[in-house]
Amino acid sequence: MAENKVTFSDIAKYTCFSKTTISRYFNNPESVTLENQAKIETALKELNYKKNKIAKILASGHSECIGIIMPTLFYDDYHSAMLNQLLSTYPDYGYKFMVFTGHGDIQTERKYIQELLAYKVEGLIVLSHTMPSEELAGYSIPVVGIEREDRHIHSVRSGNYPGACLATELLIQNHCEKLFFIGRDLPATIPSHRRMEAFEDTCDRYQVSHKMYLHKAVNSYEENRDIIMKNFLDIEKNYPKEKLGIFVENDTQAHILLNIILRKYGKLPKRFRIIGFDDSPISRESVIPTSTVGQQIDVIAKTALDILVAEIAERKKRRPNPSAELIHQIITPILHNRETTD
Amino acid sequence: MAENKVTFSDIAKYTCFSKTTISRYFNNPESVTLENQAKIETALKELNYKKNKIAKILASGHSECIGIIMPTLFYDDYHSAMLNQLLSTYPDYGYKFMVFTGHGDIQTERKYIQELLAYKVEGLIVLSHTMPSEELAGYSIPVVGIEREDRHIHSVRSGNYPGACLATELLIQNHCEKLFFIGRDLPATIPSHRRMEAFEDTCDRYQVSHKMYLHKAVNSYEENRDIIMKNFLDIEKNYPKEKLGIFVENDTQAHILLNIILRKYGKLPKRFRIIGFDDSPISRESVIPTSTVGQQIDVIAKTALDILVAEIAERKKRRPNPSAELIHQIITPILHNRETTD
DNA sequence: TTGTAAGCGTTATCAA
DNA sequence: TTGATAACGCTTACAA
Repeated sequence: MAENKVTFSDIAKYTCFSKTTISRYFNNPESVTLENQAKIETALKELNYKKNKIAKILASGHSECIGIIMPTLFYDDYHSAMLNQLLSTYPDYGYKFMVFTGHGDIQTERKYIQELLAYKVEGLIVLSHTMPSEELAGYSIPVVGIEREDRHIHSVRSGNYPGACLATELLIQNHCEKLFFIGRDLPATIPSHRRMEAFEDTCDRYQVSHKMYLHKAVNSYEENRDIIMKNFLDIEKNYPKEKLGIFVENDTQAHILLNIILRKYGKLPKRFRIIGFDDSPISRESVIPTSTVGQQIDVIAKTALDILVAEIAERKKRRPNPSAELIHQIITPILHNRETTD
Repeated sequence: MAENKVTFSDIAKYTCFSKTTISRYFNNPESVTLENQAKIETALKELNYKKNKIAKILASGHSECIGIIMPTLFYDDYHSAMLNQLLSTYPDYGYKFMVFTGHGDIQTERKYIQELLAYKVEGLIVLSHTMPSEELAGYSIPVVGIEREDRHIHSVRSGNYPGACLATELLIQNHCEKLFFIGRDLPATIPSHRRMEAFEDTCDRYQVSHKMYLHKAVNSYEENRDIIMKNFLDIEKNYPKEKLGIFVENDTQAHILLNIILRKYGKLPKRFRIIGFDDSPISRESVIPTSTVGQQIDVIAKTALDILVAEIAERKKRRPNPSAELIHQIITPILHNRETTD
């Protein structure tokens, strides 16, 4: 009952087969007589056999495990949802997941990866921004990045640029006279930087007057609120009459802006139009459901696994031909026109 | 570069020691001369040795891995935060985590646990409510439950009862004439059921008139909103003048109630006082920062690991004496008096 | 303090 | 279709 110590040897003895045949029963059942399959099957039940994957991994080299590196604080809607989606792929792909959360420190993250490698994970999904993709590419296993710098690794991202174009165009169609972008001042290597670029390009294309409010990335709600509060006061002071369209880099921050306005006016005045990005739950669950551009998190997660699993399979072949070309899959975002736009 | 295949044998040859000594260098360094430690150290670097935990686990039986079973949808603040905290214990305890998300199906969850056992995880942390603790207790490894039914396993929970007493008392101190409880109609085995009990008991103790609104558990924001909307309309209709105190079972639902009121009034009228439970981020990040009772998620996570790790250590001893007594640790919650109460 | 040798429970390579 | 045997890379008595 307590400690199960039934091994292939025991099953072999019990059934008068060899260990090899027992192994075949699991890995290559077709190569075993139906009759003998049945015998083994009952033996497994009789002896209450439990698999030992560790032995299997040591012998075969395949762990059926994937490592995930989450970013510093994944205590936010987007990353939680993504992790959830990644874990949910288990029934489809059979890969188990070992999960680490980085803390922004590259040394530590390196150690995490060494651990993962020591456990013989077959691939890595990296959401943290800490390590340059060049270093990630140097490890001996396939790596897929999600919404991160990806010059040297495969990656999946949402279409930040086209999505941000859609958002900006919606504000323009809403007849906003002046457009604003509020967001973090991100390095150009991070995919969401393109939201900013798309905003500027679209404004230029439609020749709409616009202004950028960029701030440094902060981690707490309070710090974010203080920053966005300043931005909003500045906007109100300088444009007291015009119809204004504000594109906020992500829903978390859009939610903060909305709250600031609601606290002041008790409602969202018609002259302010707001759109966020990500389709985070909070965008639907705000007092005023907020317009946003939807990342298809489920599709992103599934695509990341598709790429990783394919790459893993490729390397298992006799003459592996690891895709020389890096794959940078872009997932089309979806515009959600809700109550903060017309 | 590509495939590292350096083993203890290689190091042993290179240093003219035996594999045993190499093993000792890692697991019992004191038993190796400082001089020889240095020799081995350089050899490791020269040959670029990488650990292989799988071989170690097979030989030693210890995986340094813990399995986590998350509930159906952990796409909610509370469980995301908890998972984050659990994963963050790695630097302190050294245990790695394999994570599964259940989908409410007991068969599937059983399979997940078999997988975990096949990987020789040394312990289990269970947040999902799917499997009865009796079955969980039947597995050969230590199990700690978090905020779940725990009759046959160790567990950590927040003090739902005392916390809910604090919340109810605050509403009473706010001179609310009539008190309401809005929440899910949970089975008595689930710890948060006690929030409801505490509410009723406290109302009785202070002889305050009160009413319960219990609904079935639903998963979407929209369904929740419809239910709470009905509750609120009922409350307003029947008590148009009195000062009312509403204790909502958790912050997610409290946030929904607050939004309903804000949409209607543009502010939170003084005659409505609201308090939630959990200290979810959303409670601080609502338009009106919402009063709540704080679960100390970090403490809960750390305590769960303390218990599990102690139990694992106990079983490694020669004459294990697994605590006959089940540990049910209760973590004191903290009252956060914010803007939705006086 | 160090070494020898027998595991740990599978898979993989031959051969039958 | 099946079996014997050698890996896989480390730990752990038991010796020295």
